[in-house]
Amino acid sequence: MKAVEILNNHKIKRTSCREGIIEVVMTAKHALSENEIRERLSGNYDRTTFYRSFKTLEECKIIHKIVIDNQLVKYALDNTVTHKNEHAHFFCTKCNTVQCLDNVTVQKYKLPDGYSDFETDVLIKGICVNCKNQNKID
Amino acid sequence: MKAVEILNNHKIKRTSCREGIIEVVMTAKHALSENEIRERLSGNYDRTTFYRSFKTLEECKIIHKIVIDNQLVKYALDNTVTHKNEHAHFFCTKCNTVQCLDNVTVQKYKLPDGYSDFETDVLIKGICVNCKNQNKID
DNA sequence: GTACGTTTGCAACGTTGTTGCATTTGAAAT
DNA sequence: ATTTCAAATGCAACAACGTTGCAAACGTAC
Repeated sequence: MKAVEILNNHKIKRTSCREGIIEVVMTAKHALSENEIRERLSGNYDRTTFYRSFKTLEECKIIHKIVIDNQLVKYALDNTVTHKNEHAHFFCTKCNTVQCLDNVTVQKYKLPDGYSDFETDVLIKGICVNCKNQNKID
Repeated sequence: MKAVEILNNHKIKRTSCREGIIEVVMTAKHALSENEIRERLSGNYDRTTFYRSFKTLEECKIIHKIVIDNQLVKYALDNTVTHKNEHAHFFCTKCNTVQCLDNVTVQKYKLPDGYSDFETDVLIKGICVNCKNQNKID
């Protein structure tokens, strides 16, 4: 699937900013922050445009946002083919990367009487396999 | 347990700001934001002092921080007597309140090979029982 | 190519959180 | 009670993130 097709499928205008963001996020191994995405883009876009593009793409469910604690915001592709609808996120506190754990099923938590839920965010913090192996070398 | 005792137990100085924050958070039914805590305090403290107090109290594990998506930060008492170590949080998207779900056990998620974890944050978004009942009246 | 609505860039602004430094305060020793 | 000193506070300045209004530029359909 190409970025242009995705935009067309969602019936939103094909602009270079949106197209670029999708391409970067699509090829990324990890979720990327605003700045990480900007660095990988050829075009130079205003921060406002960036935020508005993220917002649009999120509303169309083309990408999704992951927030770690505070102030660390990452974006990943929201593809129901590769990602399950409800998946957990893994945050490596050593290399600061975020990954979608597609093979981890989020349990349905039992809520108090009368409570209803429509979304469960799970963020697991730890050390990823890359950082673990780096330790051995040091 | 009184706020002063808690401070003494953790061997940090008893200041009116810290004491006030603990008292407010201790008696609150929900987790409270910075502004909500300030409103309930008699003294008027500088924002810097506030942030530094939160930081200290968090480091001492007297309170803990819950972040929703972005920009919505709430604090709750970190009491191992009333709260389990790892508990889920419930965020009502209607009244914007956050509650610690002490009776909800967080499952141990199975991670990919080589990954290790030390913390799992679970945030369940939905409608709380109060807002559900309000709906019926409308 | 024209026309229209959407998107962009810019400027300004608001909120959140941090840092450095001088002043004040808490608590322990005298 | 007074002295003492590290710790906490208040203030000013700053940085990062995100939003809003508006004029200019752009995408798309005719």
